[in-house]
Amino acid sequence: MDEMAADLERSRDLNRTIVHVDMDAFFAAVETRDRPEFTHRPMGVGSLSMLSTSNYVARRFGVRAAMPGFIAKRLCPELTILPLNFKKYEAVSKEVCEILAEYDPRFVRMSLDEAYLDITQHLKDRETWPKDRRTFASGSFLSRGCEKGTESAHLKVVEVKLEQEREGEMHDDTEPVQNYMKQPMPTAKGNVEESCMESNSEHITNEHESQVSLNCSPELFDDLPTQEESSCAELGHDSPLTLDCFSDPHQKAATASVTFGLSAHEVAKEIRFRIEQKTRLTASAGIAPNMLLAKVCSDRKKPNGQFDLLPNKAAIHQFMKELPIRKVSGIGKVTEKLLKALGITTCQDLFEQRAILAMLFSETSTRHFLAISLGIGATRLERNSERKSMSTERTFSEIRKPEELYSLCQKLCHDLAREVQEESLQGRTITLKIKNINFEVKTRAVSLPSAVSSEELLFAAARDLLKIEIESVHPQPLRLRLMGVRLSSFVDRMDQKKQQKSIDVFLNIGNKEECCSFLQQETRVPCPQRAGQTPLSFFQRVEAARKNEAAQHDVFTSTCTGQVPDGSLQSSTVQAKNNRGETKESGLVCPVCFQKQNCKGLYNFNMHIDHCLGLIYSEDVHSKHLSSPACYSGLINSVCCSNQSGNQNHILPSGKDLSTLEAHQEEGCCTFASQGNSTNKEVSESDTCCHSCQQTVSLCSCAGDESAGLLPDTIVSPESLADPTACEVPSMTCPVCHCSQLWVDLQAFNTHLDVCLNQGIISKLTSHECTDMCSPGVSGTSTKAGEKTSLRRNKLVEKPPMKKAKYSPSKNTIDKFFNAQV
DNA sequence: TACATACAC
DNA sequence: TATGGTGTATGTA
Repeated sequence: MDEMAADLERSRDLNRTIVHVDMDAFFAAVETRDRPEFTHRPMGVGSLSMLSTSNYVARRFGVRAAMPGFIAKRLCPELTILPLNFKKYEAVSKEVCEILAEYDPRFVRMSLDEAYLDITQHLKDRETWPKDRRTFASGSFLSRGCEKGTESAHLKVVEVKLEQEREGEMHDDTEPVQNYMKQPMPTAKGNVEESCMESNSEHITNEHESQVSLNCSPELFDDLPTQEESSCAELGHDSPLTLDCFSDPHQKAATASVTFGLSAHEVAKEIRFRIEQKTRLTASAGIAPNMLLAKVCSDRKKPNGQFDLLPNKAAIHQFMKELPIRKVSGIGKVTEKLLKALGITTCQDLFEQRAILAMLFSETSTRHFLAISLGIGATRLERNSERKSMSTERTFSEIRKPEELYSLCQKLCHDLAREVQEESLQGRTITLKIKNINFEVKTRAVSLPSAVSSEELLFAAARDLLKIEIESVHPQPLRLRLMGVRLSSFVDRMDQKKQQKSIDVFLNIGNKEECCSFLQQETRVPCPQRAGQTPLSFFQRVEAARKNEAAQHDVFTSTCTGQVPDGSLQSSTVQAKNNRGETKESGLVCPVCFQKQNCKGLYNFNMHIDHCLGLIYSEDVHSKHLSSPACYSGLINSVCCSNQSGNQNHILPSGKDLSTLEAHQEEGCCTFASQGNSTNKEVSESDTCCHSCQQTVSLCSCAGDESAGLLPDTIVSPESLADPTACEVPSMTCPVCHCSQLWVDLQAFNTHLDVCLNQGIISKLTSHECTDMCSPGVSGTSTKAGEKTSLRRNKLVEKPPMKKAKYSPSKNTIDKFFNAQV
């Protein structure tokens, strides 16, 4: 760890000056600006379901961002909740960005209300600037004058009233009163100048506050004002207003202007001043040699303040010494709690406990923690890299009817497809996210052989994933309160070009083929119904056709469970065929040439497809795109992607395998597809076991994909497999306390485990119990509101599955830890 | 690659 | 009555 620390130290760069600008209570401030009646009244922005933010009055009642509005109302019955108006916030944000760009054209906007700037170059340039270039008219709005000056008797009355109302009701750990007073208070222009004049004493207060901060960390401030800046300093470090109106009260503010100095501190003040002049909103700023520190600093004097940290090691170490780890961006409540259990609450603790960190966390996390403890962060502002995923999700009141769930899923795919296509994106991985009525969140994903963007193909994949989930709880309904669809694994533009090129090659090679003429025709003349949409790629067409066939023959999916509604995917394929004047009333249609085939059996049909592909496709492309196990494993529950002997890359599963399955199912087994794959690993890779009859049925390897099938909520023990009606586990041993009980169902077992584990993750680490907890081979968890964990249900194991704690280290790590202790 | 978790805003 | 939506990073198997 010391070597790592030394390594980090060597990488420390103190030569950059980073500013983090953060608008104060942004949404609420914008609303207050436009509706001054909320200046002194508790107000939140959002809905009864969720608040995005609240003003500082409401915060004194404990009303916070990310709090359900109805709970906020209980805390503060007088709270007014205003709806979000993103257009307005965007517009204001744009105004702010225009200012920021003048100081760093490559500034990074992190969200609507915060941004990082690297002003290193600006500071150099600024040295040669004439004074007038650093001088700005104050206009008619002077926030500091305003905000302090409008601290009227009325406001004080309101505040006292609020204070009295809250007294004794709750612990108020929010900003002190004077901070509440510092909230932006834009008001009508009429009283501005007057307020300004009245605000002199407040500036003295500001000066005092500023001096206090200097006294707190004197070594952190070496950019004390130059002689030129001294007039400004007289009014305090937090106040940039060297206004004529102060030197000559009779002039008032109409002609006021302010000149800023050369230092980073002055630049930040200037930025904040200009933001305020332009938007009538206040911002806070942090100045430091890296992004991590700048972010922490901007929070230190919030609202409407700034804090700068000297770019030297001693100052940074001093600064980090008392800094609570929770203040660092990236350390959330979970990490805070976990580290607290190790006795780590400050960044200094983090450094002192570095040896333990190395044992308990991955190298990535350890290095991250160590860097934090040293105050080392990124110094190069990277522009937002390319988007990696796009998603849409909705929360709703409970939905349990499958048809409604599918309908919603399609709607989400529709919305997502539209957004994806607007950005000309195509992705290969589709993730379904669901949250049940108990707030348990699950994600289920599948990667396709080629990138997609159409609603039809998104839905085809998402629908299959949803179907698995619905079937996993059957006959109980799947009761959801949230559903989302995400597309990721985007192919980059170069790859898209390559893909397009390969299709061109394909079209050229296949000109003589009827199928290719169709594809060409489709490429040149888009279907009117899809005008404006991205035409289907070749792979999309193949996929669409395959799905069509799958739906038609129903050999891939369950033969005994609920029906999957027809997707529009199918209709699009039909549409394509209709363009050719064909119908799909009978027979199998080749997904490559789209000709109806009268092959006997799937094997022969596959042979045709191989032949078709061989004609038009080079070996490497064929292999690359069609042999991936992911081709079908996730898309269709327990479906083969290639036979085990495996050299052929059939579009459809091996005829032999399917024949076996079909024959098996026709013989009376109806449960294969819905349940069989959950135990596939217990037979051979290429076989599966029918739950109903216990016969072994030959399958290909990916039938054993554990992600493909799920168990119902009730645990099914291996012993009970012989009796498909048996759904209870006779006895299981808790991996934590080793007690053995009759568990009624998985939920009861999980509840026990949670209780066991909640006695303290860390305490477990001091016991050899931990090695039991964390034994290898245990898989992930589901979540309940980010806290509770439960056993994974998608894998049947012979022994009771063992619970793994969040962040629990591997067995090797634990062994290392204990060895070190010894 | 699949999935869960943590985190930010 | 009622507890969001979007995106990224990371750990684990």
